[in-house]
Amino acid sequence: MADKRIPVQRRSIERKQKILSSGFKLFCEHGYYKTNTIEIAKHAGVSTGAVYSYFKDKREIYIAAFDSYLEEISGRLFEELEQSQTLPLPDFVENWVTVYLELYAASGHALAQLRMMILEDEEINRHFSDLENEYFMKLIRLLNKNGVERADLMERIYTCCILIDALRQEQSSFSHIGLNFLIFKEQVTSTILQLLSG
Amino acid sequence: MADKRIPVQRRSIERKQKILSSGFKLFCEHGYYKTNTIEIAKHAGVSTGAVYSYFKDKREIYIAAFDSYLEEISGRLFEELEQSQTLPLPDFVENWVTVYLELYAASGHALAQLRMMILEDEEINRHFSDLENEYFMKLIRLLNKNGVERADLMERIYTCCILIDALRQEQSSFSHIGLNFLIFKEQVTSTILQLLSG
Amino acid sequence: MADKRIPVQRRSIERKQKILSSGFKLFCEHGYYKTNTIEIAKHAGVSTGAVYSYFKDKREIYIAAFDSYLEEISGRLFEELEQSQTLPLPDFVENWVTVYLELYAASGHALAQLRMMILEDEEINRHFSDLENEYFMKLIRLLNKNGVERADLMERIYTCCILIDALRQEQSSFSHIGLNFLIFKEQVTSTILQLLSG
Amino acid sequence: MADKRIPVQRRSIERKQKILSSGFKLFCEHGYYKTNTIEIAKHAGVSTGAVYSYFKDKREIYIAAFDSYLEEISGRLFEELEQSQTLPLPDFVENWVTVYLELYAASGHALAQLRMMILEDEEINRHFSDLENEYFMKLIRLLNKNGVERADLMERIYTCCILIDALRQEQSSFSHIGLNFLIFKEQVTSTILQLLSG
DNA sequence: TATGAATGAGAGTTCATTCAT
DNA sequence: AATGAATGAACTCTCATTCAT
Repeated sequence: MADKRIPVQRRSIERKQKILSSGFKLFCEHGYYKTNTIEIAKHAGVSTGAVYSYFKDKREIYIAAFDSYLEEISGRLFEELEQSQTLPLPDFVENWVTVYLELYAASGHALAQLRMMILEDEEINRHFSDLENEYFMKLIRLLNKNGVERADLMERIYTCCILIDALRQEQSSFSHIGLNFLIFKEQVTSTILQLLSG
Repeated sequence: MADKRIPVQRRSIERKQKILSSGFKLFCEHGYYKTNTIEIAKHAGVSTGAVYSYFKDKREIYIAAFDSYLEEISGRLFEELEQSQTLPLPDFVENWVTVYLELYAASGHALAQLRMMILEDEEINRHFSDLENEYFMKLIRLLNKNGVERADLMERIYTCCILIDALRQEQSSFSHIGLNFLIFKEQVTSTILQLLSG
Repeated sequence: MADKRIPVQRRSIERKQKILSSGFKLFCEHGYYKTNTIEIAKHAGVSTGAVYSYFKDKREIYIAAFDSYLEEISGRLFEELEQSQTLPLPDFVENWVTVYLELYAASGHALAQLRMMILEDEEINRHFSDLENEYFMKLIRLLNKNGVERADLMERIYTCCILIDALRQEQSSFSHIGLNFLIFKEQVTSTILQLLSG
Repeated sequence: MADKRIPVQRRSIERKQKILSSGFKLFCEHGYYKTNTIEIAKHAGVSTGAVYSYFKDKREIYIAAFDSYLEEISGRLFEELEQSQTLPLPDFVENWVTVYLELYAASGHALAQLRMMILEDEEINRHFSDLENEYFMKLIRLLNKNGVERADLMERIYTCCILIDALRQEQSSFSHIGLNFLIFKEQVTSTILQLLSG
């Protein structure tokens, strides 16, 4: 019914940001279902009512929080990648892996959480599928400029992304016993290089 | 008297199995939080009380359901793999990918769900981390027998598993627009082959 | 999703009845919006959960409570009226008014509440409009048997019902200063008689 | 300074009026409980704070809105009736019914809502009972001047009012299936005539 | 031993009212 | 004086778990 307030004042914007970051933090730590709106409000230092004046419902907080986070991080990633797009491919890949690991290090459980929510919730699925597609497209354009052009590039890039994120998970949260991170990283890097140049 | 005990026990085991399979099915379809115990009981054709006489709580149903499922499927996987352990590596890998895709096809969202639950719940984490480790160890032993022996085998196998499961997800639930499954499969297979033989 | 439990045991039926009568009482006393489900549960001596195992939502309690009340009362009214359907019209009318006043005396605010809810809620409207129509039809059939047959009988009966219910309101809840009930009753009775025989 | 106060006051009066008319409109359309103060403020083009500087609480808006509406409408009704007070009774009654229907047509659910609120809220009850009494008294005085004088006039007038309002409800919101409005109107008019002259 | 009705804490959400700006 | 963002109690409804039968 009522259109949600568009924050025009600084305080408002800050509060909305605080709700988003609190939501993001708690969703990552405890998951969507174990985080309740009162907690989010408390953590953001606002009332429950305030939360609902900025967001339609809990799901909207979730979407906005992850959207904003991914926007931010992938924005920074592409900034870096664009600067190194003319490097020789091995250096470009090295850089890609390194920057990705740095930037997404803080994601913690965020991406795994998101993957799960995408499976459970149609609306969230639609929203983030589009976002992911954009992400792939940008990567393709970037690699094209670097001289990498193949019919099956989409599939190759997808494989690369899977591997890089496996690396990130290993680094941050999900470390497997008996798995040496540096060796793993070395393997991932060289596999990516082969995929893109082989 | 004594001869009646066995049928009762058998019935009991069957019921427990039915609860597990019902739970697994519903958890996969709707996720842990959107599946309630009454539904599980109804689907299994038992009373809610019965469910709680076999399992301490909902989480225990979840753990046991996934445990039993993974046990079953990975058992079958290794049966197949052991039969093809003497094949030339390219055929072995081909077989591995094919059988994995077949067996885990029915998992649907199950494994993604599980990954999420592992992040949210300490107890679930402990349980399935051990299971996964066992799984890797068996694969190592198998590949050793096939003649693949390297210092960094653990990491290589891990990468292979990541890629195969990405393939499975692509096949069952998570298809990305513009991604050709057959090309992707081809790439995964040859990447694995390179990782193991290169 | 889940179909609501159909009470098969006596205790269940009694509880459902208790919830209905508690709901009816509280809805009449304080109105729909000032009555909350916790109050209804408490008054019925059950938990909030129990209320929702018998009824889908608060509105369903409201509909069922009023439905059951009107069923009961109008059932009794028509029993009486059928017994006096062969009396001379003046006696029949006299009887109608008297019995109606007796039976609906306890309605208190019930009917006024209902009228309001009908205006606010589409579903409640549909439900009770049908019920009211049946009521009119029964009255028409009854008067037909008594020899009252006219083209505009529907309208006349409607007018009669309005007047009788005004009388009931005056008697029970809504007494106006300076209005003599007996005189008012006398007038209503003779007006009805004229409408039906004039 | 002093000459500015009057425009300010005028603006203030206009705003209060706007709040009242907005409140009335929304209360009629959605009912008291489904209308919120923010909506009223928005519709009136003022801030929520402003609403609370003119009225103590939501209930007071309700009372004032209906008070003002009824004042206005009944004022107009009596103006018309006074002009026709010397007509022969049949014409006077005809006029009464016609004018009432015209004037109160816009009430929609308003009066039914009000009746409900009177039952639920002691303060609203007190306020409008007095108003209604005044209304009856005026009608009595008017009919006295027309030559209608009887001991039981109060009761007769009350009956007339009930019938006329039933007619209005039928016309505006509450139409019953199978009920012909023109026939119903004819009956009401002639019944009123009989009540007042018979 | 098995049942499933019952529990009640806790979830998401709304909105009359206030008060810092 | 005027604003409208903020409050937080209160609402409806759910569901993991228990326990009388």
